[in-house]
Amino acid sequence: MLTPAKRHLEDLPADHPCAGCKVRDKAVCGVLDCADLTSFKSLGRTVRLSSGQVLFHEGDPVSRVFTLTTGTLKLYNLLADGRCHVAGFVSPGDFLGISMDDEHVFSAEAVEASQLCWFPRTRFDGFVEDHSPMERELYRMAAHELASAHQQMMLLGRKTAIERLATFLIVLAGRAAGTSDSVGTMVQLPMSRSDIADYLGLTKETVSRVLSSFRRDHLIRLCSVHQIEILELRRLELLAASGA
Amino acid sequence: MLTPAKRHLEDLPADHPCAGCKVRDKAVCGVLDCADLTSFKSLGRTVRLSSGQVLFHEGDPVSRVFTLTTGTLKLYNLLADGRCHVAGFVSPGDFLGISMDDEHVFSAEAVEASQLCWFPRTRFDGFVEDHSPMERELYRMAAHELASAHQQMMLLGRKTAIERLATFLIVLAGRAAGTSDSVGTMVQLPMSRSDIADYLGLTKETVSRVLSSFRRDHLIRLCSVHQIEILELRRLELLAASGA
DNA sequence: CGTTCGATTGAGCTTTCTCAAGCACAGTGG
DNA sequence: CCACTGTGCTTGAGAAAGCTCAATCGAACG
Repeated sequence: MLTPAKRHLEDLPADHPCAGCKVRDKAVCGVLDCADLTSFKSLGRTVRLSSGQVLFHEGDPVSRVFTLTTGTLKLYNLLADGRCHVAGFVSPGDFLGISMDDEHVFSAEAVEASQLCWFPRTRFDGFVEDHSPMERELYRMAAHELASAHQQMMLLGRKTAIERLATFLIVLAGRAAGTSDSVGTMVQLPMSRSDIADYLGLTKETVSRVLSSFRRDHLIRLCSVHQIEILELRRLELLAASGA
Repeated sequence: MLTPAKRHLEDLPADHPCAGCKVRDKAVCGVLDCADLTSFKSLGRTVRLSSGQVLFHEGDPVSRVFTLTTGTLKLYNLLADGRCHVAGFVSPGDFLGISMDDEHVFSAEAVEASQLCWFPRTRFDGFVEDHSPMERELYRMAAHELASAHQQMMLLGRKTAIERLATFLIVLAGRAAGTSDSVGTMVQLPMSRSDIADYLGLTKETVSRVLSSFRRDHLIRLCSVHQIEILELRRLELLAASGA
């Protein structure tokens, strides 16, 4: 399964330095000689995707490891009849393509203009072998992801639409609070309403309706379609927990 | 949070050999000197739980590592208002309590009479340190769990009740086919309908209704409440994929 | 300025849930 | 050995949450 996005990868200017790469997860730097990791990353080449472009498809061979430098990707799976589940969104600093499998278990698509840097998977594997604490770190990261996955399953299996969106906004707000380009309670929603719906197990109409109800209740302000301000985090947290 | 089940643990006959322990996941044995692991496990002590007894609660400190020898446990989380999500069921041979966290992220409760053997967590950590391939193996296991978690999220977010139950039965049938105590298409359901519902994001009534509809359509036979025979695996697989 | 595509809003419908009653079976005591 | 009882399972009827289909709105872009 050769994708357009993959051909796109080959078209890169060779040896583009990957200055923008940064490691989101501080713990990775903690266990490694940070200089090692940075120098390793500087070996990467960049790839640019415009909104809607697919980086790889579910089932494609895993031949590269990526880190996202700017933009946002969605990771998703499709059922035979077209129903979609978005497994998660990739933010700058996140890794992509680190896997024990030989095939990607997701498709990855840019939801806005994005830039990544990549290395051959073999080189990454070699890097891990040369830096044994990295193995433990990978395990730690997988365990962490597993914990979030279980919270998401609780959300999908047992929470109401209102609780799902409240939870979603709170998590985004919490993540944004840790980055530089956030002013207080401003939250970016680069993805479409459909993407949010597929992530939360709802329809785009329900997402729209619930966000509108939050707006009517003065919990949030819709600055634009892709940017909202959280006005009442406290009440939103109450909604996320119990839906009351 | 000290649980009755924990007091129960201390009441064990000391130095009970743990002959029944077996490693479900062959890959673990593959990377280790199998004798090492077996001898390690023989250091364990056994604990018996009757149906409904709790082994540990969410938030309890992780002080022990378990392997289940007989029976079935459920791992679950509760919301403040009592809504329950069952994260998974533990079968003989499965590990329990292996974690990078200091606190359990689930509660664990026996859904039928069960027997486990356990070791102090510190001893297990030491064992892992002495057997470095084990680290990689733990990572592999976490990655594998993560993959199933994502399939479960697709199920919870996008599949119908019929598809969920069909998927559930097929997975159980596939697992049973790998063990000795299964005759063809017989599937054990040791857990209650409520447990299945909390696992699939449904209500016990819906579980009951869908199983009844499968029976009416001659897809399964309800030998007893906790044992069903799969009559038409093929059609069940079609249902699981597309609900048609 | 018109077009297009996603977001929003509305109306009716479907699936699943809730509440409630009846059923089956295992364990208990007469 | 059999009625009694409790618990969990099944089934039914009505309600509700969220979905589907459809119309409108609005911002971005040529």
